[in-house]
Amino acid sequence: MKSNKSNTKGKIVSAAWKLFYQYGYDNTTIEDIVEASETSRGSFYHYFESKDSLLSSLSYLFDDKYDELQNEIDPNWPAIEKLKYINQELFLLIENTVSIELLCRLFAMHLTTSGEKHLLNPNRTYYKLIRQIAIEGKEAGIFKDSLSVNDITRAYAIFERGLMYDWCICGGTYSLCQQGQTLMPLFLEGLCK
Amino acid sequence: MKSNKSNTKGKIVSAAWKLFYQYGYDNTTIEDIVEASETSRGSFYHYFESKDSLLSSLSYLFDDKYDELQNEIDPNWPAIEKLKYINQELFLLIENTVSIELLCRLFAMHLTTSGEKHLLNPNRTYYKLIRQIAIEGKEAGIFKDSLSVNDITRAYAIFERGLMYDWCICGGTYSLCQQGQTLMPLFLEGLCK
DNA sequence: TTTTAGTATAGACTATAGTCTAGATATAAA
DNA sequence: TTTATATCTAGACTATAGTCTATACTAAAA
Repeated sequence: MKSNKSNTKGKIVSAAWKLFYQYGYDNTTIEDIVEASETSRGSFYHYFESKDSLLSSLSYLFDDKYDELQNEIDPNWPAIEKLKYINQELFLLIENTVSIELLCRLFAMHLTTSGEKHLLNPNRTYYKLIRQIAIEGKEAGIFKDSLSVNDITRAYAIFERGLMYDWCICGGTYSLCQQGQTLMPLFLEGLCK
Repeated sequence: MKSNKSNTKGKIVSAAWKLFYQYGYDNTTIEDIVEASETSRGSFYHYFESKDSLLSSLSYLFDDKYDELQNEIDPNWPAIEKLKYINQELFLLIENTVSIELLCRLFAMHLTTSGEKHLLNPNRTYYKLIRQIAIEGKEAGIFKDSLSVNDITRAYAIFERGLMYDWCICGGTYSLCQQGQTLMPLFLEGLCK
């Protein structure tokens, strides 16, 4: 996560994430963040709308992953395989490197805030990547004719988010990867002819 | 929603919901609720863990609906038709009678609270009903053999919640019913042989 | 230079969710 | 009936997210 030690915003972000991972989100106050980053409340609220908005960087982390995947992925694979692969990679990333508490918070923020919702931004690398694959699949004629590229992209995103959401509210008591491996293929099958 | 005007808990609940619908969740303080219900902060926190926990009654409302559906539904319908019907009825209820702000709050609460999560309770009428239908379908041999009754129940619940979650974060900018009508059949198809 | 406008920093202040403790009221045991 | 216990009510108190206003810095225009 961004950590320009020189500029105030960077200092705040890195102090915040350090504290979040060390003490948890709830047990970290703005006061703590401001103190640890040697800045001030005024600076904090100059750069961030709220405590929650610090979490946005989490969704940027996801997009970094998608940038990586976009290059890495074999263009010759069939669309369905690509989608399964992308799903697995996301879930691996989440299960291995993201604090579930913070993911819960990110999702909760999207429900309660009226502010920026980066996860939904159609210009995210995520949507570009999924849409691109939807187009390929559509051209290859594998998807139901009644479904537009948009339908497919949205449906995939909804289902993937649904899986993550469920994993979160269950407190990560099962393997997200395994769940994805089981259910995603079934879902995709439903989209196909 | 419960409204025993005589007992303190009931007075609090009905005052709270009245205020939530009138002014919104955020614009209603505990102070307001306590004042309107002619009780006290102490009583409030005696009966409720937090402001959020007032929202639980919303998930009980859903179960009232399922109690109703359980009787109403034609036992001769095929399992898939039953699931589609139940889904439509839920989404109709939500779209017509539930404040989206409060639904968002309910879902957010499930993500952030460590307390009671009634939505997930396997003894909910909801799960009993879905499970019953999954059993029927399983016996009729319509579902993939690899899927257990539990798999089917869980998968259905995850997808349905995913649809609601998406509708919430999109701020209800499209018709939940229509979305369900389009996507639920595709999803169910994936579960079938 | 000096002025000015925009941006950044500081910390006191406000609003409100949630805690704490003392006392009231009901219920059961003696 | 008295005593003891558990439950309920009350409101003062605490902690903290977010606001507000004053000052300091920066960089471009005069």
